[in-house]
Amino acid sequence: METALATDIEEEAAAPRRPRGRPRKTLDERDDGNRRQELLRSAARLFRRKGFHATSTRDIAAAVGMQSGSPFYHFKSKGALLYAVMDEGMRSAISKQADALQKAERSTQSPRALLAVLIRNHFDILLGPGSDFIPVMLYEARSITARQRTALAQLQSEYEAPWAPVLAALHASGELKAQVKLARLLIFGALNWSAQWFDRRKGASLDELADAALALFIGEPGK
Amino acid sequence: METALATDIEEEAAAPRRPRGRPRKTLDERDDGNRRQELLRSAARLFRRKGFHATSTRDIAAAVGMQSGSPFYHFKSKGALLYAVMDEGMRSAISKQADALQKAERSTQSPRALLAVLIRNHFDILLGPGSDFIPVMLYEARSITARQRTALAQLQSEYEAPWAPVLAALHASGELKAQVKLARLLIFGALNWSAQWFDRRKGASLDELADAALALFIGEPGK
DNA sequence: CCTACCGATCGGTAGG
DNA sequence: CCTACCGATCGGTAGG
Repeated sequence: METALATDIEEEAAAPRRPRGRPRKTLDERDDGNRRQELLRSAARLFRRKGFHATSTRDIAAAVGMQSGSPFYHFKSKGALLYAVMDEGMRSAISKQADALQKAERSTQSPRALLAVLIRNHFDILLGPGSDFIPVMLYEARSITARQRTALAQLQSEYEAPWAPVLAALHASGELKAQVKLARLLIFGALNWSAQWFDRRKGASLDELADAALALFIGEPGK
Repeated sequence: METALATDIEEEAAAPRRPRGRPRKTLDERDDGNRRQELLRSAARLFRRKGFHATSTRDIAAAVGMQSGSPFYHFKSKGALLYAVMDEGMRSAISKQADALQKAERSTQSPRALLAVLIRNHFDILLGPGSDFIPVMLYEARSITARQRTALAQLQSEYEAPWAPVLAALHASGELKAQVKLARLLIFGALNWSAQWFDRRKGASLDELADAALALFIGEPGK
C-alpha cells in the first residue's frame, strides 16, 4: 500500500486532494454543486437524446471532462442521477409555472387567458432552451423505481393542480366540451407529445404552437 | 444467390434439424413463421414494458422458451427484431384503418363521423388487446437507425394520409378551429400519449375515450 | 476526483 | 434451434 503521496503543493495536512483547476467554494450538503450541476445538465441532454439505457456513465463523465468513475463521487448510482434530473426538472417546472401564473393573475382572472398562460408556459418548459429535464422525466419513467415514481407523482400533482380549476371553469362555461378529467389527460398528451416532433429551428414558434393548441381545445376567443 | 431451399415439407434429405416439439409446416421466405411470430409478439411486449435497451435478447428467448442464442436464427440482430416489430405494427395499423374507413364510408361521408372512426380505430390500435407494436414504434424511435426511421416515416405518412382531407373539411366548415397542420400534430399527441396512462382494467372505455377526444377537438355534434 | 480495477451482462457466432 | 463460447461494454468500487 502506498499511501500519502507527498503532501503535494500548497501547505498543510487535511487540504483538499488535488485542487486541479476549479476552486472549491463552500461544500453545501456534501459536494461542490458546480460540477454536480454540470453532470445533471449533461446527463439530461444525453438521456434525452439517446435514452437512459443507451447512455453510459462514461458518456456523461466525458461530456463534463471527468474520468469514468468520477460521476459516482457526486451520485451514488446511475439511477440516482436519472432521478435527480427528473426531480430537478419537476421542481423547476413547478416554480416557473407559479411565477407565470402569479404574474398573469395580476391582470386577469379569465379562465381562457389563464389556460393560455398555462399552455404557453408548458411549451416553454418542454421545448424552450435548455429544457431536457422534463422530456427525460416524461419519456424515461420506466427506468426509475416504483418508489421514485411515487415521489415524482407527488410533484406532478402539484404541477397539475392549477389546471383543474381553470379547466372546470371552461367546462362550466361551455367553452371546453369534453369532460374535465379526460380533457386534462388528452390536453397534456397533445402538449407533451410535441417534445417528439417540435424543432426549434424550423416550423412554428412556441407562441404559434400555444395559439394553435388553445384554438384546438376551446376554439376562438370571440366565440 | 441461393434460391429454392430444398423443396421443403417433411421427409427427404434436407429435413429440418431437431424437430423437437412443434411441427414445421412450409417455410415461406426462409423460416418457420410460427416461432418468428412468437418472437415478434414477445419482443413487442417486452420492448413496450421495459424498453428496448432494458430488454435482453435472452429475455425474449426465454419468453418463448428458446435458448439464448436462438433468436438470432430468426433475426440477424436485436435491432432487426425491433425494426420488425415496428414494421409489422405499422402495416397492421394501416390495414386496420383502411378496413374501418371502407366500412364507415358505406354509410356516411360526414367528416365528423369519419374523424370519429379514425380516432376510435386509432385508440383500438394503440390500446386494444395485444397492441404493443405501435407503442413500441412510438416510444423507441431513438433506437433504430436513420435509414430505418426513413422507411418507417413512409408507412406513417401512409397511415396519416386519410386524416388530412377529413381535418381539412372540418377546418373549412369551422368545426376545427386550429390550423390543420398543427391540429394534426396536436391531435396525434393527445391520442398517442394515452399509451402512457390508459389502463384497460379501470377508468374510461375506449368508446368513452374516443367520444371525449372528439368533443375536445371539434365540440358537440349538434353544435 | 483520478487510477486501476472487477464481476456481470450482453449481443452475437461457430458448429453442429 | 441448442451448445459453448467470446469480446466488449458497463456500472460500480477501493484507495488514495
